[in-house]
Amino acid sequence: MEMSDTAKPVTSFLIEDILSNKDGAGFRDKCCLPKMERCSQWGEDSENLSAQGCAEESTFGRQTDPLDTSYSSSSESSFASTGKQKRSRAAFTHLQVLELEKKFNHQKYLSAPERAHLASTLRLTETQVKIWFQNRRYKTKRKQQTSEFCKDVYKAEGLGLSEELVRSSLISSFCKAYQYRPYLWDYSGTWGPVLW
DNA sequence: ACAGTCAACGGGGAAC
DNA sequence: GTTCCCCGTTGACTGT
Repeated sequence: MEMSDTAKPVTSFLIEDILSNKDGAGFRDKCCLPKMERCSQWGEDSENLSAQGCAEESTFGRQTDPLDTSYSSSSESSFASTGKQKRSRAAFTHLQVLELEKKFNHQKYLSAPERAHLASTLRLTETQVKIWFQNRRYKTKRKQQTSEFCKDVYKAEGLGLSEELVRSSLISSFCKAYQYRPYLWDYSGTWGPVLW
């Protein structure tokens, strides 16, 4: 898989900010609750299509009718003009995320029946639940690895190594290991961002 | 305009 | 062949 031009730089803010002892408050502020209010149409994939409205509403209910696509005006226009469907990303409701998080805190992996049950309870598709758990596990893992990384920094500084040396060695190993690491902060199962 | 978030995608591998 | 996983990336979206 090739690295695209738009791919995020290697932890540009992470390295700079961690190594400069920034407290991270600004980042934490950005990682609270799902922000998106809209969910646009996503074409031929029937599973995704079926998920459109349900990710957004009903049991945990928000503003839209599952069948109402009027909220996706931008997607529609792009579809009309290009003939190609724009990719869409559902925004799960707070309560959906809350339930998913609760389940995840209890168990990191779901069996098929459990997944089906959770999906129907939350009015999501099984695929959405599956992907959510996949992403969540990966996110947790990255969080853990980043945490280890910071411990190393702390340790190395504690040993009185020169800051320059610490920076260069850690940056190079870090860059090697992770090309892209957007997640620095996590909910950790509670509502309100928590520093890892 | 840019950086950050996150659901979704896609490749590759393992298990069956 | 199918299904699931991890991993990295994509692209729509938001906040500044």
